[in-house]
Amino acid sequence: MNLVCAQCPVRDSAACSVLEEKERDALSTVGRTRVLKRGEMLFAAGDDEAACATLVSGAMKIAAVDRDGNEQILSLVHPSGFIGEMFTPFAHHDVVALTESRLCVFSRKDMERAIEDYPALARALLRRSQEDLHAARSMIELTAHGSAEARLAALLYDFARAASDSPCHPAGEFDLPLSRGEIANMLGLTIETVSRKLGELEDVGAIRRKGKRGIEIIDPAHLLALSGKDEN
Amino acid sequence: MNLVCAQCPVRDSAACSVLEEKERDALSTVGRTRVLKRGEMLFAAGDDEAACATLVSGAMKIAAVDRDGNEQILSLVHPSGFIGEMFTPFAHHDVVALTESRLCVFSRKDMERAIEDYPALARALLRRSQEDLHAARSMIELTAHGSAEARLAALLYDFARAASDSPCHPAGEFDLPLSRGEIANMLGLTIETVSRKLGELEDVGAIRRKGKRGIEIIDPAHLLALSGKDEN
DNA sequence: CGCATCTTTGATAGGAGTCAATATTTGTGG
DNA sequence: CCACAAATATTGACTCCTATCAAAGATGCG
Repeated sequence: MNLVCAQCPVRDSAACSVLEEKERDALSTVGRTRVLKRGEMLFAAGDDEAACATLVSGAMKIAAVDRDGNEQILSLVHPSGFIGEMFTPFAHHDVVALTESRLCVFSRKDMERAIEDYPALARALLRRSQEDLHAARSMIELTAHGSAEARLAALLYDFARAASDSPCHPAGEFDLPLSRGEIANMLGLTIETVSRKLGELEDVGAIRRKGKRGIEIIDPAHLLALSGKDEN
Repeated sequence: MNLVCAQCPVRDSAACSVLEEKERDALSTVGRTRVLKRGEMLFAAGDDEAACATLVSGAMKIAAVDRDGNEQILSLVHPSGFIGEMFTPFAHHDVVALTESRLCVFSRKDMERAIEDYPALARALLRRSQEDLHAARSMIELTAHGSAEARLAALLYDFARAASDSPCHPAGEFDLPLSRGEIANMLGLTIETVSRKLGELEDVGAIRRKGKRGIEIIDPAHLLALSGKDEN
């Protein structure tokens, strides 16, 4: 087996995990790994040579840039996530590393060929795309109705789950992958409101702040209740 | 060729348009057409026998229901749009007809088989899914930052374009497919705010209201400017 | 150690929500 | 075809949440 793939941490969870070993080797020869430092851009809105990629480790954000130059975070990408618009002539969004990130990058052309050669890959990407769609709609649901407190509680709960090993139970403690400004941006709030509401969540005993980025979940049920969500 | 398909208005634009004639005929034998009246539900959140469908004519809404029973419209579906979560055990959202709608419905099992048998279909659905994802993210961008006025202007502009024959120019006049309550719900506003802002858009000379549902676009550029968007 | 960046905290104001009343449209049955 | 009831939409007064403006504390990096 290809060396890179052999020790890939997402080899069993990424889209390419549905391929036969031979197929994956073939695909890996046209892909290349790339490492981005925090803040570095994989590609920008408007790029016409934007590629596709699977995130191997780290975290990325997908953000739109409006005509005033303000960015709006649309989605976070976690390891094994797939990035890339395969059917548009150019990228609509910026894709930026939140932490040092390792990616497996493919040109759009190679990716197009791959999904024709390997139908299972197309189906895997379809599944992933529908999951992303569901996540985006959950975000809509959250931001449409929902106070600042509810949005923040939901985001914290999501992060806690993402940080946990067990799939459904939230981690007891984790580091925020985003700055206050990024959190505010993602939730459609201001930095000040995020800061205040974090303080209130701490006062109420739902969380405890550990330094600037550290969060300890004291009362997950309370957090979930505040978020206004049932489960997912 | 199959009779139903032969006179299908979306036969050249729906996902199944990528199939060979023979393949499409085969698929059409396992699908069935269904007609829903305004307000009727295709399936509901939680249904485990939820199916997949292509919208042939009419308009549908996809809506989440929170634990208080309030609905949140997440997306509208227009003719040739595809509906259905193929990889989840049960439906997450309600799917309801906004106007009398005709659909081509497939059981999930048949659909799963179809995307295995016809790789081109899987690719077509992938493309559609990515388009839906992009639409959902545009919605996020709109609702996150953006005043009530901007959201409403953007929605009206979108509707005007959807109502137009030519792909890019907005229609000069059209009927709103949604009630005030549905518009409010979709934009994360209240009925009263929608009503007021519609009045202001009229005062400003951007639109003219014709009865409850009719809208005439007086000044498309102004509307676009208020929406805070560049183009799409 | 000092500067730059990020975060917290405070005071104020504005936009949208809420509550309430009125007007309009729609649909149904007489 | 009209009349009445129910649903939908508009308008007004008031309140509350969050944005904005401003300043002071942390935190981190060179």
